[in-house]
Order: sequence, then structure tokens, then C-alpha cells
Amino acid sequence: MGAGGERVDELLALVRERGGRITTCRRALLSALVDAQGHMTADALAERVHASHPDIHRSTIYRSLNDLDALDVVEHVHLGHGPAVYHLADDLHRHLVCETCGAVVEVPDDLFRGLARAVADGYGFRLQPGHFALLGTCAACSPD
Amino acid sequence: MGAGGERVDELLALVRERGGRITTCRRALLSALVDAQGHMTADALAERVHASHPDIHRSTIYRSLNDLDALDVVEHVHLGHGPAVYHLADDLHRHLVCETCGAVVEVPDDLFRGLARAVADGYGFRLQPGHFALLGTCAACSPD
DNA sequence: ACCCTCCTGCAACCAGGTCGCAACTAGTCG
DNA sequence: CGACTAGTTGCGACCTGGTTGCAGGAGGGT
Repeated sequence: MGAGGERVDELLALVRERGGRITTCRRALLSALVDAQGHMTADALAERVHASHPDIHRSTIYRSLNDLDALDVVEHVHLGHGPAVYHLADDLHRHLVCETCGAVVEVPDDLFRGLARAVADGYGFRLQPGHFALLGTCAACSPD
Repeated sequence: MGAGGERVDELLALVRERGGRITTCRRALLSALVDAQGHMTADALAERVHASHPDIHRSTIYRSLNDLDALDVVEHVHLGHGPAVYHLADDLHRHLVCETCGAVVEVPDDLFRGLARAVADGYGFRLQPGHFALLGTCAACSPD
């Protein structure tokens, strides 16, 4: 709810356009994602959705997220060992995750250009670096 | 078993050196990894170990692998959504995984130099690209 | 041979997610 | 407007991959 309502309607229109139906659960999920302005775990989304729609089942959340993912309206990323996080599909960026403190650093896609070209040339492999984060140690946790 | 016996003994010596004990389970695990000459899931290792030591428990496999990991004798990598795979710690390479067919492409570490430098310079982030694979589409599964 | 510590077997547990099925409902068509 | 029908949902059981607490057992230093 709130000011992002039009944004949500746009996204729902996209859902319709691509053959999906507009349902309470999907509206609530997209609304939560627009509100959050970033990535959220399925669990966090479930909690948020439950606040206004307590009778939406856990499995429905997962299924709806999968559906929205299949419709290219949202995307999920694995940040490490824990649960996946979801964000709107048009929010294009890559993730670095600190293995020590869990901090997430968002970086532009084009940092990966060189690497992508190298593996394409050398191995015929098309890199899709968005689906899994890259792990490492953030500035704050670096020993020196 | 077989010709890799000395290799296994070297690795076990490493375990001792670093304060770990030499046990049936650890010997069997290292032996299986040396035999396999590559990466194996905990499950596959368990199966292999069970063949000669049927009374070694599942949880012991996991614990031993964690221990060997902590002793820097083996390492684990997450190739995607499924189980992690283990390999000997001195077998240094990175992994590209095809999201379509699941093929694993091993690439040398130095392909990542450029990217590592870029995120280090730009974000103070030390990339450790070994722990998670990079996803994409392999040559065989590419549309054209 | 002794003893202390590390390791193991066991079984219960956990997180994160999936599935089969019957009931429901969004959107289409008359 | 009402009926139809395929896409969705609620429910609960289930699954994979892995962890944990505890009591008993084995490694290896002395």
C-alpha cells in the first residue's frame, strides 16, 4: 500500500500481459517488494504478507514467487548458504556477500564484462552472474 | 585404495600435523577423494565409504568432511541449488556450471584476476571466488 | 598400559523448499 | 448477468541436505 500503488499496478499489468492472473497473494507480494525497495527473503515476504492477509499459506507464497519469477516480473538470487532473496526483475545489479559479516554489496553488472568475455572466448560459456552472489570479505572485515 | 595410497598417507600426515586424529572415516574419505580425482558430493562420498565401511554413519561423514575442511585438507564448493561438492584443498580451480544441463567447467583461477582487482579497488572487497560456482550456459546448451 | 581428549553412532531435529489433491476463483464467453 | 474452465490456493505431508546433543568408543601422548 502507500505511494507505490501505481508501481504495483504496472507490475500486475505485466503479469496479466504474460498470461498470469492477478491474485491477492501476487498483489501483496509485489506490493511488499515495491515497498521494501530491495531484496527480501521468501520468509520476510511471507511475514509481511501475513500482516495484512493472515490466511495466505506458506506454500502459496513460494508458488507465487516461483510464478512471478517464471513470468520475469521478479528474480531470485542466492546470497550464500541461507535462503534466496527476491527482487524486482528490472532492478539490475550483482551481489558481493561478505562471508564474515554477511554484508551485501551491490555492484554494477559491467564489472563482469571482462570475465564474461574471457569465459565466452575461452570456453564458449555464457556467464549469467546474477543468479548467485560472489563471496569474499568486505572492507570492514578485512584483516588489515 | 590402489596406487593413490601414498597420496592418502600424505594427506593423513597433514591431518596429524594440524592437530587432527587419523580415523577410519577420514582415511576412507580421503581415499575416495584421491580415487575420484575430482569433486564428489557428501552423498556420493558416503556411498563410496559405505561400500567398504558399512557402519560409518551419515552424520559422521558430514562431521569428518567439516573437520577436514577446517584443517584445510579438503574444500567444498557449491555448484548451484543442489548439494555441495568436496575436493582436495590443493586442487586449485574455479567452477562454471551450466544451468541447463548441469555440466561443470573447471577454469583456472587467474581468469578472475581482473574482476578481483576491480572489486578490490572499487569496493575494498576481497573476492574469494572459490566457494560458489558461477552460473551460466555452456557451449553445448547455447541457442546458436 | 593409562588416561584424556577427540571422534563416532545414533536418532531427533532443522531450514528451506516442494508436491498432490481437492476446493476455489479470475477472467472469458454466451 | 450467469456458467464455465483453467489457473490458483489452502492444507498438510513430504523431501533434501545438513546439524546437534548425548553417551559410548577409539586415537595417541606419556
